[in-house]
Amino acid sequence: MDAANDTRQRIITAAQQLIYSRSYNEVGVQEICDHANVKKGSFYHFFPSKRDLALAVLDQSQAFMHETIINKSFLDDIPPLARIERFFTTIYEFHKQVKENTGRVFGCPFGNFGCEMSTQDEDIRSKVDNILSTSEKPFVKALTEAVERGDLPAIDTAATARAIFAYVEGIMLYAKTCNDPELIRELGKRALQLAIPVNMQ
Amino acid sequence: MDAANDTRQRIITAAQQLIYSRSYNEVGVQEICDHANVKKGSFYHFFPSKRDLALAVLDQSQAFMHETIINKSFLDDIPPLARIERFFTTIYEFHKQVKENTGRVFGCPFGNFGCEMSTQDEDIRSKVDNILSTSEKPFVKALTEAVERGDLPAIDTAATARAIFAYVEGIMLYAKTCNDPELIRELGKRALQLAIPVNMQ
DNA sequence: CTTGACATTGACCGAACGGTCAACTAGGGT
DNA sequence: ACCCTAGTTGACCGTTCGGTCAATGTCAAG
Repeated sequence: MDAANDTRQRIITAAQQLIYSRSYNEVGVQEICDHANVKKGSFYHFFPSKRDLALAVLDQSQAFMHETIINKSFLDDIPPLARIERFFTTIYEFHKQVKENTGRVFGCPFGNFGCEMSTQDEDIRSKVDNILSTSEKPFVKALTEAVERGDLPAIDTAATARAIFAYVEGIMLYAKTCNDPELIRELGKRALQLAIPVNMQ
Repeated sequence: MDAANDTRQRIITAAQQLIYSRSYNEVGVQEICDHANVKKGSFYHFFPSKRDLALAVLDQSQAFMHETIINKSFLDDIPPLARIERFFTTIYEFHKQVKENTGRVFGCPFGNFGCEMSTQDEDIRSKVDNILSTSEKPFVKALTEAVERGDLPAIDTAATARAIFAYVEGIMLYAKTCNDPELIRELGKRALQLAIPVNMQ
């Protein structure tokens, strides 16, 4: 990695941390540059605007999430439904650790961005939208496999995956607002109930 | 309502609309004052700071939500579980209407505040936390009634209500990020599955 | 008619915002 | 030795930020 890429990378990483721990509008370009040890003039050599940085941050956060959480949770060493349960265990442990280190639960970086920016910046909105859709895919795969194995009856796996991931976002929002990672564990237990076909009323 | 209360009220209402449609940090005191036809000096006669206004806005939003959505949804003219379904119908129709008028889904005002501010302002965080807890109560009541009627087996109604309301928040976040109110209807259908006792694996 | 409490106004504050730019540096290719 | 490109720097832009304040207006109670 040459110096240029390193500078760019430092900016993205600093922004990722700062924006995640506060919010997009609470963090200024100057503060990001300070944390990255970069002068503001240099920042605008790599990014035409702050919002373009935001898009790059979203890309990096998505890559991070897939590498550290999704890929590991959805390894096929255990049955498909157990992988979904492992997903909740993984994010619980992640946020529990963060809370121990920082005293805070920061929620989901994509949910945070979506909440704050969806009505204000169409590019960011559609990027978050896209990340959410992509994140549903391993759930679709696990659910489809579960149906094939007979662990689940025939269901609409795409709609079910979306329901489960929406529930994930709600759990993360709750955990952030209550500043309590235990909610992830407690509420996560019920996620698979969203995969049961409706039979009430 | 005398002139003073009217001014204060106009500020709160203007702030409520502006912050809900954008975000707390995207809306300045000056813009709020312009919309309320109030001079900034007057603003600081009624509110010691912008964040105190935010707390007042949250109060007003909570009152609005209870009057227009929760109270009407949870009228006991229909069975308790049907009331929960009616809650989803009500918020679906509300946001569908807003989308028709404005082109946007704005999500849940409390979820939005919680996402943006929880890690930055403890007073706002705990107020949103409190509003969420309060909002769970009609769900607890309906679920308890459903258990008494035999519509549901004996379950932990408090934990179930929290799961359902977390799911509500996730649905609203999804609907906002996808800018699509139909998600509220589609995903809402599954909410009551969170009330079924786990029996898998 | 006076007083005092509250409401309103507009000018003003320093700081921070996102963003621009010309000058300068460094290093590889010819 | 030359140039060209990319990267870096710090001064600077106009605007807006949240917030302050002294002066003025309003009006009902005494």
